[in-house]
Order: sequence, then structure tokens, then C-alpha cells
Amino acid sequence: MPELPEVETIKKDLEKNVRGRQIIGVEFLWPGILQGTSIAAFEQTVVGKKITGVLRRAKNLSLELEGGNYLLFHMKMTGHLIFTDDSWQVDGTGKWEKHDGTESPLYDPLNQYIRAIFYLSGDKMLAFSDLRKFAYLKLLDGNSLKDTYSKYGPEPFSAEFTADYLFTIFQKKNLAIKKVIMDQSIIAGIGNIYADEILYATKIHPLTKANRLSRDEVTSFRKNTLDILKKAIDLRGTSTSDFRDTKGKKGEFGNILAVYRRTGLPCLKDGTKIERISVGGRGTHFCPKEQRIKE
DNA sequence: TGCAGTGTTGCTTC
DNA sequence: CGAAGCAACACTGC
Repeated sequence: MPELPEVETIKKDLEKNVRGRQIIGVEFLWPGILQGTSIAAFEQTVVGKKITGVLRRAKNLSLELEGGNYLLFHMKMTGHLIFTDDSWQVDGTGKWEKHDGTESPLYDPLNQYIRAIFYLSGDKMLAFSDLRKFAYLKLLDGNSLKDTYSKYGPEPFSAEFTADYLFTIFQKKNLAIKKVIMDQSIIAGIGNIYADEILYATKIHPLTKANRLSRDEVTSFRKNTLDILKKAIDLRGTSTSDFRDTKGKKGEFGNILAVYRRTGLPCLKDGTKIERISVGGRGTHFCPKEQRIKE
């Protein structure tokens, strides 16, 4: 489930490997992954174009094309972008053929759900894999991309992400803080894993109403958000469930998670058993001793 | 065996 | 209007 650090990891990979390459051809193994444009029109616009840039906004990833159009990818839960040589052919069912020689990440069962393939200059390819068919790809012009991106709240690593901003908006929300910080129109890029980790670091119970947070807690929340997201980006994301980078490699942040998916295990600070509850329908993990609900 | 859990977003309902 | 709930899908684990 790529959140901000995972999508940022993909972005860095693509900047290195894909930017500057020309799209030679496109193949859809499951056409439903393309939204809003017919395959014919898509091919017409995209094939032959050079990829001139890579952008991330919230959990969206986009490739800027020559001519001012953009390919917008959303991974949702199980989407993966895989960059490899185009000698790794597929058999028409979305599965990779066996290939002699070096070990390939494409043997990973998670990468057996290829929905679309971009053939790139230099005999490379970028494959879009997605088990659950929630992920999508859209072709947008500059204005549409801007509109799409404008729906999101501030990026944590932007100048707008201040304690003032957060405190003001939290004051208006008589809702569980966890729901508020996962609202993409309030903060861009935080999902279930990092929400739990950040609240733990800030010693805030996930059910605490956002408008009960003190100014100091909000300041601390902001700092922990930046620290945790930065650390997660440095470690190339969390692969507790299924995230893989564009080479099929796992991220390392999962090894240092404090609460997420640690139900029943001891809190790293005081040994209390981590508890799991449901908040807004999502699994939520916290230390009942360190994180108390504020009345 | 069957059904809850998984997690993101957007649509529907209240 | 804001918030809650659920559907979209496919697989895993109990």
C-alpha cells in the first residue's frame, strides 16, 4: 500500500531509470487499468513521446511527456511499477515467462499481475502490475493534472505544512485524529501505516478528537511527521504487506515499525502490549499506556 | 469452508 | 454540507 514514502521511492527510481527515455510502444493486458481515454487515443498521444519528468503529489505519481501531457498513476493498494529489460517477455496472461540467467524480481508472485507495459528506448520496459485492479492510469493534459492535484492538502515537505495550518484545521474537526490526518485533502500522502507510527511517536491516542490537541502536541505531530516520513524515504519505504520498488525490492522501514502490525507485541518504550482497534474501518495500532484519549 | 481482513479513494447515504 | 459507510477487487488467513 504505497503511501508518500513508497511513492517517493518509486519516483526516485523512475527519475534515474525512465526519465529521458522515449516510449516506443504500449501494451494493455487488462485495458480496464486505463481510465478516461480510449486505448487508441492513448497510443496516438503517447507512443513516440519522450518522458521528460517524474512528479509525485500525495500518493499519485506522474510522468511528464514531451508535448505537455502527463501519465498519472495511482497504485491504490497493490499497484507496482516495475522497470526492467524488455527481454522479460510476458505470455499474454500477465505472467512473466521464466528466464535463464540472473535472478529476477519478476518471479515475485506480486509481479504476476501485469496490466500494462510501456516499451521504452534502450530496450527497457516499465510494467504496471496490480493484483486487485484498483490501481489506474490516466492520460491528462497540464490543466487536468493541475485540477487533480489541487484537491490535495499540503505536502508534508512543503512550506505550507506549518503548525499554524495544522492547528487551525484540527480545531475545526471534532473527529478522531487518525481519520483527520489520513484525509488527503488535509495532509497529502499519509496512509494507515504512517498514521499509526506518527501518532505513536507523538503519544496521541488515535481516537482523540483532533480539536482536543494542544498547540504543543500539534507542533510535535508536525515534527514527527517529517522525521518519520524522511526516515521512511531513506529506507525506501515499508513492505509489511506488499510494497516493492521498481526493481522488485522491499523497503526497510518495516523493520523499525513501532506499532503498525505489532498487535500483542511489547511497546518498544515500555513493554506494554500493543493494541489493535478499528478506526474509520481501518486497523489501528497503538500503545495503550503511552497513547491515552484526551477528554 | 466461508468469511472477515487488507487498504485507497470516490460515490452514496444520512 | 460534512461525515459515515460501503463498493470496487482478489487474495490470505483463521
